[in-house]
Amino acid sequence: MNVMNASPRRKELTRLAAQLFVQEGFDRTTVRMLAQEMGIKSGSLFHHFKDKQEILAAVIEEGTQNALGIAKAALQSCPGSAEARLHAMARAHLETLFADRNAHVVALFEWRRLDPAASAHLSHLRDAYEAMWGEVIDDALAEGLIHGDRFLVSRFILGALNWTVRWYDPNGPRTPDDLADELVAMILSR
Amino acid sequence: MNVMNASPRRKELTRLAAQLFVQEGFDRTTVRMLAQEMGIKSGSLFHHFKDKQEILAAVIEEGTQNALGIAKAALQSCPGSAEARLHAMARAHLETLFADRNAHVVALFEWRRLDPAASAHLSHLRDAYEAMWGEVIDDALAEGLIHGDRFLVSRFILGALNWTVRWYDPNGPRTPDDLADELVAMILSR
DNA sequence: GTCTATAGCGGGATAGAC
DNA sequence: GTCTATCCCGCTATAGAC
Repeated sequence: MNVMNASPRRKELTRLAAQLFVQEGFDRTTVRMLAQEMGIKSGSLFHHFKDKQEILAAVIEEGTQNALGIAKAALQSCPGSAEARLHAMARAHLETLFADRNAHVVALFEWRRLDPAASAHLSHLRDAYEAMWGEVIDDALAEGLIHGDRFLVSRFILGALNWTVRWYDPNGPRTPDDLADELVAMILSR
Repeated sequence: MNVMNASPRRKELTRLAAQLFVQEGFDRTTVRMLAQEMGIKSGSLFHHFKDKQEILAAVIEEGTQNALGIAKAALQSCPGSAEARLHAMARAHLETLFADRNAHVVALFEWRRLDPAASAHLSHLRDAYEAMWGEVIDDALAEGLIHGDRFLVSRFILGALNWTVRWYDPNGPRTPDDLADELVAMILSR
């Protein structure tokens, strides 16, 4: 069962689960579908995960951790300008949604399906990610690049980014980076 | 069964269904839960609706129609200024999400659960609503109030508004109108 | 670590009386 | 228009062999 481990096998299964959860939604994804995608029978799944909930928790943990890691990397390889950091965060966010793919989408859209215990256990991760955004936005406000309420600006920006999952076509003419840049341009004071 | 009717009874049941769909999500809402909320037994439900899908379609149709109606009313009782119309649309949108309540939220968040036939039948309604937004945004762009790509600006604004469902607390200090005004302020060119 | 087999439950939907 | 009763199905999860 390996409750708290991160064996390569479990990692791989988590990746496949994320894909199905995005396509079908958590509730409509059955353990039989998951097993088939993984090339095993449904009974075997429960050797790796205690129950379906634990699969969701694993996906969401990975998705949030990825987002955190990619955002940190983006900020480090980034000049000091607050405007550049804003761009970097927006690009990183969309990168986790459309390139790294799936797990972060599940974290954002299926969070409510977590049971209270898992939600409590993972909320510090989500909070850490949002805190990074908070800092970047604070700096941008302080420099007068954008204006408005710290909290609301954060929510609106993340909302605009998250909702791209519902309409953006990665095979269309625009890249995720185009989207990120356009969003930042839209809110910059001129 | 009354497939295409809008009897007061059916209207009332649709309203109750919308509430449960928002609280639990469509997939996790059972016909037994719906029936209990309506004060009848689950078997009786199918006298009013052919199946569970039809309940969803009824909720989404009502939610989109409401949004359309409220937005139209907001624009009509509104001076010609593009900025005022932008405010009016944002306020109207949040009003349907948090005051009128529930049905429009379902339309936005459970659209993918519609079967293809229902989706095709209802998409013209959604398109009409989005077209209203498109016009108001075109005017704002033409007047130089905001800047950016017509399509992307629309998507970003609606995304920011829609995502409020996930974090906004109507019992907190801010009113929906506060949110609408802050969002518009955030994107206005200064 | 995977299999087969199946328990046990709860879901959507139907039939026919009232 | 609502009830009771129930069918049938598919779901999650378990048990034990290999």
